Amino acid sequence: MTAKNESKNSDNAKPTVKEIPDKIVRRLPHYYVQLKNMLNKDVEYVSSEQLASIMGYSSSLIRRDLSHFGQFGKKSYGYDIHCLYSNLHRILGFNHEKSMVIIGAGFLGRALANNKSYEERGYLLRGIFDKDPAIIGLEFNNLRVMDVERAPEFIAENNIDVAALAVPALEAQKTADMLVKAGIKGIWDFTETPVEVPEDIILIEQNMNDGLCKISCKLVQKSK
Amino acid sequence: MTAKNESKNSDNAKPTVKEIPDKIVRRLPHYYVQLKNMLNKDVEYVSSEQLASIMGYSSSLIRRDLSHFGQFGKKSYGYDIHCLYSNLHRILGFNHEKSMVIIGAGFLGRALANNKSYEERGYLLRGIFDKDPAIIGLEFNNLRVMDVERAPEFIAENNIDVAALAVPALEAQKTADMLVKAGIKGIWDFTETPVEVPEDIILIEQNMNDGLCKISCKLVQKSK
DNA sequence: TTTCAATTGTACATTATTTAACAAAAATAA
DNA sequence: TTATTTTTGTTAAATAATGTACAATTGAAA
Repeated sequence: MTAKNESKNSDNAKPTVKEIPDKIVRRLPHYYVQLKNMLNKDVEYVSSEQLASIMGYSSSLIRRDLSHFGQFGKKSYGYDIHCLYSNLHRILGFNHEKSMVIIGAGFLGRALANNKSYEERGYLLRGIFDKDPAIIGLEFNNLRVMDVERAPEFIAENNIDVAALAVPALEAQKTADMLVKAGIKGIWDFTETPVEVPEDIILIEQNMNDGLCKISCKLVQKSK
Repeated sequence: MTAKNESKNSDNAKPTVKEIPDKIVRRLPHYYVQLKNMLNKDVEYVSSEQLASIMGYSSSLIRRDLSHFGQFGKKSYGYDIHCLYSNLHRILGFNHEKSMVIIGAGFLGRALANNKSYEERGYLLRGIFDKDPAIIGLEFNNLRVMDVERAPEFIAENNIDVAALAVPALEAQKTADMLVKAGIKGIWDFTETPVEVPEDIILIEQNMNDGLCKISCKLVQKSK
């Protein structure tokens, strides 16, 4: 019953703004990282063919992906690395400031708190919460862990955009409900259980066990 | 240059064993978890329609996915929950014992060490490694952190199947090379940088920043 | 200036994935 | 027993994603 990536777009006044296909969205960060690595090199342009050989996508897929957002390329030269990079920055929304909290300050929550990539991507880590009195008050990345009881108020008052959900599976749905009620816009879900949210909430499932399953499944296939 | 999911299968002597499409592999763990939740309830059968309404996939997709592996269903009843569950268990390879090590005992590595799902999925956590003398010797989940220098020997001698890679980005490629050389079969990669491995090595990218990017991108799209 | 080479952006073809539709089987009700 | 209902497994249709091919454009070389 979960809403898939529809939006019909017909009741939307704005003329274009065609929704970006999920498949493309998933590749954009890869282009972004690759371009970023190239920024420091002393080349100015890169062709789709060069990107292809580095990244393992076909050159035409790359051209097509990029053409989705306009015409960035320069014929017979390729793409201006700086230009493409900053466009991806914009398309990915990194120029918009977004606020985030982490719910659950176990090892995973702490690992998230130490993530160095937030700033570059426009995220501002505003708070960390836990329910365990032994953890509340500890400090990670200069943020003192707060009682999760205070989270709803904090989220609402500070207009927090995104919550990283790093609580035990049993708390997952309850906590997600709390977040939604508090007005969160997106949930970055690390729990290992399916979570339901209203369809206007952005839910990114970061379930790690899926990866574990995939490896297992592929190992078996290879051993056959 | 990375190998995508090809295998041609033509030079493979074995007759059938058609490779499972990636799209299906990704859904299998979801079926598995859902079925597992149903095991304890007092119903014996579940129809594709019921699964569909719970899981958000269409019923025909579910039937088709499952039919890929044979005919599990019972007409006019649906699927025997126990039977389907244990078949998924087998298809996902959970009945094969797999050994694993964790490379990097920062917060993320420690979170992985505490993962409770390994056993159920047939993984046996055999070792944790780090390069930091201040961390070597600490104990997580009853395993003492070893010096990463000892990893190659340990992996080769114990015939380790899978390594969870939880080291800083700068160490990623070097560590992956070491793992491959030591004879690892699969890498569960949590680093935030692209890693290259020979195409016969199973590489599962668990890059978390991709999720962060996706949320950002979708937030922007919605705000338009 | 003209030709040649490089490389984009896009139309068309192909392949992959999903949905829709339904015949066949099995249970239940009449 | 016969009709009705349910629900699978599968075929065909629809949709989506990717690859191929190439005209158009631009820069560089002749």
